[in-house]
Amino acid sequence: MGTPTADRVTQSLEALATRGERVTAARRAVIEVLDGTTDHLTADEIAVRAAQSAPGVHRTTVYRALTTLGELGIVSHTHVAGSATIYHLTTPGQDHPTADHAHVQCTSCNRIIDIDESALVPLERTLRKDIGFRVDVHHAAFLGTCADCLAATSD
Amino acid sequence: MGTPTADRVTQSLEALATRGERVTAARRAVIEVLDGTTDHLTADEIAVRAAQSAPGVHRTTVYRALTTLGELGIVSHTHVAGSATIYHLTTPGQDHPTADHAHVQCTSCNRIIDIDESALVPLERTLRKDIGFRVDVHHAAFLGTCADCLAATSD
DNA sequence: TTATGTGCAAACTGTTTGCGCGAAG
DNA sequence: CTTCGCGCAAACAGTTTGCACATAA
Repeated sequence: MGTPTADRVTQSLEALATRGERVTAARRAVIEVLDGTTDHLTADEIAVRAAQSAPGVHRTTVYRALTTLGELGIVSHTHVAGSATIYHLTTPGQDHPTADHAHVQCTSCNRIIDIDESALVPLERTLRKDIGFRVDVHHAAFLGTCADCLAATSD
Repeated sequence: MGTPTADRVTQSLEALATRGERVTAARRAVIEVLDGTTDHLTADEIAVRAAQSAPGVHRTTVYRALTTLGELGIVSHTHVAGSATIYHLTTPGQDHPTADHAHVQCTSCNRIIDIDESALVPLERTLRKDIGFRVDVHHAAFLGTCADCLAATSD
């Protein structure tokens, strides 16, 4: 916490430029927002925060920026059942936009918890072997009940 | 395939009555639709089919019926990333509304494939042990790429 | 300059809600 | 008869799209 991460932003912007995409205030703002948080942000939340550094950015623009950044592998997203998609910056420098963690969501308190990708290796392996299906393990949140809510329920 | 399943419907209706819920034409129609298909149906598709046996049933009513039936454990649903929730009848007679299979969805062709729940046991075990999280494995579809689309891509 | 993003409004999908009427029990 | 479910319209959230204007390159 205190480690400067400005170059992550710079790298992302350079990646944009390299691919012939324009570096705009809106895109910069979106990247800065994503860089500056550990939370899982929805497009709407990103729009609100981005509007602080780049007044006037619209939700629409944020969606379009996220789409573009997603296509370039700079950003990746996770579908969350029953609510908005969450977005995060992929660590630049890796070839694949593969995040290093997956998400589980508590259907009781709606909290989203990061889990280590390694927990999913057996699932990946089984599905690939059984039906040739390649699971994209960070692309949707797994649902269930978190420890806290389990405890609360059993009371 | 040819096995009469009328009693599955009857059982569901009886379950309704037993719990003090009213047995209405709309609810009957929804149950019949779910009983009469092997497909994964969305609320909208259920509404369309239900309207054939019970003219005038509205989407709204179908949603409410599905909610009620879900609370009673007669129906369960699976969230599908980026599109509508799919519903299916849980086999009556079991205590838990736990379905016997989970779903994976191909992000390329959007096909939904049933997978055996056993593939998910290691994941369940790991998460329970590591963070005390109980995964509800049939409550959200896992995303990825199916064998066909993988083959098509690598061509 | 000129293609590409942006802002805005509006459409669209999936789902929920408020309300008075109608039917199940 | 009385409560509960229904139909309808309308609201709602999340996301996408069409179009004219602004701007990065």
